[in-house]
Amino acid sequence: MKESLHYLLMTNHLTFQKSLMAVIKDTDLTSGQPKVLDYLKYHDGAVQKDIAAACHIEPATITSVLLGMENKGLIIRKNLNGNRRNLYVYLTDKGRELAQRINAEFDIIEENALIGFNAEEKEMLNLFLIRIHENLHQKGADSDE
Amino acid sequence: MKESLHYLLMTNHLTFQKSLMAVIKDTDLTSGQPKVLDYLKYHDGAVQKDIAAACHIEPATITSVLLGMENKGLIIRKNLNGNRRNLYVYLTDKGRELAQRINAEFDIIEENALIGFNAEEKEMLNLFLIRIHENLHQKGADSDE
DNA sequence: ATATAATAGTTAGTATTCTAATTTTAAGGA
DNA sequence: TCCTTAAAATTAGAATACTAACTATTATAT
Repeated sequence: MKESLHYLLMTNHLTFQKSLMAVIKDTDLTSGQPKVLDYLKYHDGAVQKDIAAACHIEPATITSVLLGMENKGLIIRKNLNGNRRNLYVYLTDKGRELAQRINAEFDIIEENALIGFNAEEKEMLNLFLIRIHENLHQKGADSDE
Repeated sequence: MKESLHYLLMTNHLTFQKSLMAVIKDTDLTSGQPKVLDYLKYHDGAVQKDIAAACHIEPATITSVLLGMENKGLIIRKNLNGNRRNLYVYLTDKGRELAQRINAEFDIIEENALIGFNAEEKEMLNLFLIRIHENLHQKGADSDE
């Protein structure tokens, strides 16, 4: 069990997440917010359902996370073109600054995680993880992004 | 970001978890319980703090998860040898049955996740993930198991 | 054009998870 | 021994996450 794929993925994912939360303790970000900031850095103006899909959380969950971020002044949400159903989400200046910070911290942790890996090994690891992702989505039936 | 190590680990971990929850919908297990059952299958009689560490959750969290499992009749908790501080956790027959089921389902999902991988690739993937785990724990300061 | 379907988002209620503080118990030192 | 410290578990309170049900809006079909 200790060496199972599932266990290793879980361990590495959660340790990664905990490392991040440890280094951003000086911010007032809560655990659900960094991944949203990271996504918005590259997809500013995204619609809520797409943010949810990319972050692997349900639409009902993104509602409360975004509410918290809006209250902190990290994002604003607005309707566009007379469409009153979709809500488009934009980073504020403050949000963009924090998104940049998150991105940099992720890079540092990732670099640390891959100490001792040469370029070829990094490439192989990447391809392996993508193949697993594709395999899981064949039967998984979830379509995202 | 889409191809970052963190994102791939998150995606694969969460998809794995969701696949599991989908195939065990017929049980009344909630999302925090399978990993505990899986751990207890190999560590029956473990103390709460060790379960928490192995499952990468805090002692405060395992308290409520175990309470739910005890109410469902999956485990029992007891003190031993006059020691009234440590609580030892044991699977009931019902719990052991479910643990076996979880284990089998994990195997099926893992097999599916690794379709197209030859033995050498599986081995390399495993070693990569273990190396990452070790790297993250060098600076991470968390000691577990 | 109007009725039906589908879609985006929210709300309600519960479980998981965290941190911080507390309680109880065990271990170690003066 | 007695006192101090450490450790295991719990409680309290908040954030995250889920499902199911609901509202409002948009798209489709007859």
